[in-house]
Amino acid sequence: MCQDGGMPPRTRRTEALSRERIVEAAVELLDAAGEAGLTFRTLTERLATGAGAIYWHVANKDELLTTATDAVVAQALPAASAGSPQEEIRAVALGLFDAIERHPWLATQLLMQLTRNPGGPVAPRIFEAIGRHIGALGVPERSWFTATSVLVHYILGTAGQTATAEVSTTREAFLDTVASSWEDLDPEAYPFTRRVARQLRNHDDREQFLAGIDLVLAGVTTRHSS
Amino acid sequence: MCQDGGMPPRTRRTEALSRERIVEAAVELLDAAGEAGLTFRTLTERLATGAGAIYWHVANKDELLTTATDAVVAQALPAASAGSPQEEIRAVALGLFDAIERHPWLATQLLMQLTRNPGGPVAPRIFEAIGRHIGALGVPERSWFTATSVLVHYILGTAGQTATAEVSTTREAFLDTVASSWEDLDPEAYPFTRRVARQLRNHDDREQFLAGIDLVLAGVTTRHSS
DNA sequence: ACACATCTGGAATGCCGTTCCAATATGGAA
DNA sequence: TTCCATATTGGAACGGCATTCCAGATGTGT
Repeated sequence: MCQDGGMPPRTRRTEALSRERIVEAAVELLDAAGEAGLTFRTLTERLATGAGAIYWHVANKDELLTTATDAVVAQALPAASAGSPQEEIRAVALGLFDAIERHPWLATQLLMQLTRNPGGPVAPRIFEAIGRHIGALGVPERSWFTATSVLVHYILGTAGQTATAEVSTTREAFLDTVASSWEDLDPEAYPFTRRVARQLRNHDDREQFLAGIDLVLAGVTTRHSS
Repeated sequence: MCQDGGMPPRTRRTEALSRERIVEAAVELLDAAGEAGLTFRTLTERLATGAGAIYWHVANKDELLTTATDAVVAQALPAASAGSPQEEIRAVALGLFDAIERHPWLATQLLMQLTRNPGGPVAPRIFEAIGRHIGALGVPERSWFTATSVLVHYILGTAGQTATAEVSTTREAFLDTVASSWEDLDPEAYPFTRRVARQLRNHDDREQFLAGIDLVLAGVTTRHSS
C-alpha cells in the first residue's frame, strides 16, 4: 500500500517490482489483447512473479485499471497551447480520440470511470481539460457543468463507438457488418436507422467526430451570445 | 437456441421455463442487486432449476443481458405522440432517463450495447426513436447521423451519471462525496472542476438533464436554419 | 404402449480475483 | 560483521463464476 519515502535501491533480487512497472505491464497487456487480456495470471507471468507481490503494490484489479486509465489519459491530453477556446477543445477531443484509437480498451474504461467512479482521478482530469475553456466561450457560469457534460459525453461516446470498430479484424468489415444489420431491419419500424446506415459505410471517423464537436460548440455558444 | 414453432404446452413439470420467464427473472435480480446480483447461481435458485435448463433457452450471459436490456428499453420508449420534434425528442430522453432511474444497471448496459454491440437490437431501437425526429428539425440528411449520435450519447451518458448516484445509500450522500473530492483537488491544476463542484451539490437532475438536451437541440437547429 | 425429440437438473471443468503465509531480501543498529 | 525488524516476494489455496456435459425425465405423435 505505502511506498517508501527514500531512494530506490540500485538493484533488487531480479529487477525492482514497482507500481509503475506493474501499471506499464498492465497497459501493454490491455493493448495486446483487450480487457480480457489482463488477468493476474498473465500479469504474474509477464512480470515473472506471484500474485502476492502484485497485491503488495496495488489494492486490487479495479485500482489497477483506474491507474492504468489515468496514466494513459494523462499522456494523451495535450499541453496547453494558446489558441481560441474552440481550438483548445478540439485539441483535447482529438487527443482523447487518438488515445482511444491506440488503446481500444480505453473507451469502455473511460465511460465506466465517468459514470461509476466520478470521484476518482480520471473524471476530474477530463472534466478540467474541457471545462477550462468553457468560460471563454461566453457561457454563463450557471451552465458550465451542463455544457462540459455534453461535450465530454459526446467525445467519449463517439470516440468509443468508432474505436471499437478498430478492434475487429478491419474497420471496414466491422462497419459493413453493422450497416448491413441496420439495413436488414424492419422498414416499417426502422425507416430512419435504415436510411442512415448508408452514411455509416463511407464515413470518415475523424471528420464526423469533429463535425459533432462543432455542432455541440454551436449550441453552447449561440445559446448565450445574443 | 431454437424455439419450437408450435403451441406452448398447457403445463410443464413445474411451470414452463421459457425465454421470457428467464429474462423477467434476470431483470428482477438486476433491479434488486445490480449487475453483480445476476449470476447463474442466483438465477437457477430463483427459477428453481439448473444451469443447463437455462442454457437451453439462452446462448450465454451476454445474450441474456442484451435481451433484458432490450426488453426494458422497449417498454421505456414512449408511443409516438403528436408534438413538435423537440417535444418528441424530449419525451424519448425522459423515457430513458426514468427507465435508468428505475433500473440503475441499465445505464452501463446501454453504453456497452451502443459501443460494443451496435449490431444488436438495442442500439437501433434507441437510434431510431431519436433520429426519427431529426429530419423535422431542418437538419440536412448528411448530418443526421452526427446529430443523432450527439443526442444519444449525451442522453445515455448523463442519465447514467445521475442514475449511478441513486444506487449508493442516498443521492445526496453520493453527490456530496463526489463534490467534496472535487473540491479537494489541487487548486492550481483543477480550478474549473473545483469551481463547478458547487453546482454538483444542489442540482436538479431532471432540470439539468433537459437543459443539456435543449443545448444540443439549439446547436442542431441553429446550425442549419439560416 | 413405444420411440423419439424436447427439455431439465445438477455434477464437473477451468479460469478468475483475492487471501494467506512461509520464505527471502534489505538496511540500520549493535 | 552480525543480527533483527521490516519490507517484499512467490506461489499454494479458496471460493465464485460462466460454461459444458450428460443421464435422465417429460411430452408428443403413432
